[in-house]
Amino acid sequence: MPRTEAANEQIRRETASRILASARAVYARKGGAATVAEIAKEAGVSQGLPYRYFRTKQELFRSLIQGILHDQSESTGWAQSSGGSPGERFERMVTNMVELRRMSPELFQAFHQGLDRRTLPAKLRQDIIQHGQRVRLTLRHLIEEGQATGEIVEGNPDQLLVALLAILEGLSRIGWAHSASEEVAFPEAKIVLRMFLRERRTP
Amino acid sequence: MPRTEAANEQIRRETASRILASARAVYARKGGAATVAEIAKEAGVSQGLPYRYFRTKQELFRSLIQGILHDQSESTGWAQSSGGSPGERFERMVTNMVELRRMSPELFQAFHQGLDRRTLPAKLRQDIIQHGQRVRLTLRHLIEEGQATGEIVEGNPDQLLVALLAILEGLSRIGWAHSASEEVAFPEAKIVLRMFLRERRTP
Amino acid sequence: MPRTEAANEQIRRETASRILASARAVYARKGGAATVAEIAKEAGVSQGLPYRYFRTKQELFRSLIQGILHDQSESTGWAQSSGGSPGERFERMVTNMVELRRMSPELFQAFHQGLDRRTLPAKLRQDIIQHGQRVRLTLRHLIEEGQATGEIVEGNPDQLLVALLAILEGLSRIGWAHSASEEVAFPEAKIVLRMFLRERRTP
Amino acid sequence: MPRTEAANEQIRRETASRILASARAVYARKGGAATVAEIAKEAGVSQGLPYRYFRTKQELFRSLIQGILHDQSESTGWAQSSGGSPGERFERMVTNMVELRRMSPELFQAFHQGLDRRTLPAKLRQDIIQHGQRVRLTLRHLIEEGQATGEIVEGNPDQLLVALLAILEGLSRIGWAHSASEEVAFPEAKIVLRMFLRERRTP
DNA sequence: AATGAATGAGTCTTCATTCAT
DNA sequence: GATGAATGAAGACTCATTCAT
Repeated sequence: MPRTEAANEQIRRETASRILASARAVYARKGGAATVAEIAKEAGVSQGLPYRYFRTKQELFRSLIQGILHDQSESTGWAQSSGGSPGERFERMVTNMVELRRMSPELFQAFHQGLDRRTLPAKLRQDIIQHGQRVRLTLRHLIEEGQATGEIVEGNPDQLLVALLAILEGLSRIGWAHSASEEVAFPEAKIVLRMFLRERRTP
Repeated sequence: MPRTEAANEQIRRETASRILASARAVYARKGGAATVAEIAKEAGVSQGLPYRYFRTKQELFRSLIQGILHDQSESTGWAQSSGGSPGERFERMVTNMVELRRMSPELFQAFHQGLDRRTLPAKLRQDIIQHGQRVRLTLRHLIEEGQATGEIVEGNPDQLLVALLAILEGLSRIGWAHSASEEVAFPEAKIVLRMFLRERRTP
Repeated sequence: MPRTEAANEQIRRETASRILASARAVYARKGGAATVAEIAKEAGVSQGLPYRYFRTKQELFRSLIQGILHDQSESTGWAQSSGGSPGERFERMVTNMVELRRMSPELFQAFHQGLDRRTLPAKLRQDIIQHGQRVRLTLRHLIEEGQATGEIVEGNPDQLLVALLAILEGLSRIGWAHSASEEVAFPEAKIVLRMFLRERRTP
Repeated sequence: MPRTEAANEQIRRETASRILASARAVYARKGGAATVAEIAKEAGVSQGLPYRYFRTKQELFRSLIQGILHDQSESTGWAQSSGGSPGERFERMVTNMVELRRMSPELFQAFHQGLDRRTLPAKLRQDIIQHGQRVRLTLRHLIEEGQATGEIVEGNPDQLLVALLAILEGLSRIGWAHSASEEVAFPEAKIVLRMFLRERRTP
């Protein structure tokens, strides 16, 4: 008796995510030098199997990245939509992003590592740029609003934005680089926020 | 009649730096995916020539990185040795490092890109770790001194250090990623410094 | 449905020996100039396949040589262990070695051809030297014993030994050099033995 | 004032033989793996110079081999032409050839090493075959004559010939293989001759 | 006549991808 | 759905050969 359709579907889903998880780990470890063979081995499947789930290695990588983008979007959206003053929303978003990087450095590492290759498929490149654009716009907007309400420091909002993006990217990498060997003093969000928020003087 | 000894040395020096410069550009662009063929092509020499100057591709890469480390050391040493209070020295060093990244993002990009490969030759890895250690120790020291004099904000000095390193790394990457296509609002050093320096109230 | 474990092992064994056999032929023909591409072609497989069986070309070569050493050891051991007077054992061993060279000149040719390269991996060099040493010691011993019993001619046993080794090596080469084109009058063992054995006078 | 024609000629001759001597040494050492660069270095000249004297590497090699063939011919001719019974002439020739190999193993080694490559230029191959043929014919003839006079042992003269050639080739190689490291007990000619000459009973 | 920097074809090796089972 | 043997294109590296000086 053949497996039911549903059971098959279930197996497919599970195998696919096992492969993706393995890919994430290997990309984080090896960057562009990740090989399909190693991904398969780490996932405990045969060399050929990934090709039943992803047409090519690039497709597998694309899927990996889009999962990350999707997670980020969700988390960003939530922080954004949950009310409060611009400064509060900014604070929540930044805290959120810093925490994400503290918790899963390997996820962001996979992301950045993979992006190194300048040979990204056009479609993926597009997605990433779009996603980054969305995040940047949201943050940029919050910064300006926050400056208007006096919650955020003055200064060129574009430069502030870039400084924020820079530290976020830096934290992704540093978190990972050390996570394996030594304990790293991952900074608390409030240290980062100090760059942006005005001193609140409690009388 | 053969060339004079001096003429040959001159040629060799020039060719070597043409190859190194080309390597820097290609590594910045392609990261670990840089090929010797492309480096050679960009330098306008044959595929085989780099091997008369550097025994292997890794050796070429090592030479590239060590040049960067050397430049950085010099510049850091200068900022450090030129007197003033801890806070002033810290300010000078950070400003210096930020400016370096604004001026030659492609240099630091080559640096980080290449480091992604987890397959660095042991010797080079050692040098890099040592260099990083030296920089970290210096900064860490300044932070503590600055906290003592009240010039630098309070908080776990290790976390402050990591935040600083993170933003420096992030600026390297971001500077590059955008430099080619769009104009990016590279943040001024004082934005970064705000994370660390206490508000100086002018009466 | 995947192949059974046993079927795979079978395939691997067969492919490995097809590659080794091809390597033997090509080394015999080309010596150090043998290329992996040609070995693969002669074995009827793709260029890359040998690397799934032998890590490097050297490893493939090593495997080839060790097979030969192993065969030789077996055959030598047998000749040695099967009793009789020293002269008889010596006669059997030499006959055996001459016959081996008549039967498979291409095997010994591969052996010598490959050894020409002065760039042998240390481990292999070691094995070969050890093996040669063993053979030499055995023969040397037999020569001295044979001289004691009066079966073997007098004279410096070391010189006798070298003369024997020389003719064996020479036969390997000559057998091969001609086997392809002309019929060669491969000498019978007794011609060689005449160098060493005393005339037995039948009354 | 330009050099005189004669002086130039002199220089050319000397340089050419320095290169040839170096080539002989390097071929003996490295076999087919000998490189022009190494030959030039050992000769103390620039990489390009050999090409002013020999059109190609093969041409250089050909010249090397032909020198060896020429030397051998001379020496063989002398041994042959100097009178005596067939057995005596045979004895002289063999002694001569053995001694040559004892004295200059590296010369014969270069010869054999180079021949490994089955990619010999047709012309050279021809020369070598012809030369070998000449030597073989001479020896073959002497063997038959010696058998007729009862000086040389009975048996298939072709097989005797091959045995002789084999030991000569073997001695070339063995002489060299050991000459560098250990003292080898190079056999005296009379040991070799025992294969061929009848016992002479002195009453 | 001599030099050595430069070239580029050829070789080893890796790895994404296919396919018979 | 899964396996792993096999393929072949691409990249690192070597070395015979050329050429400006």
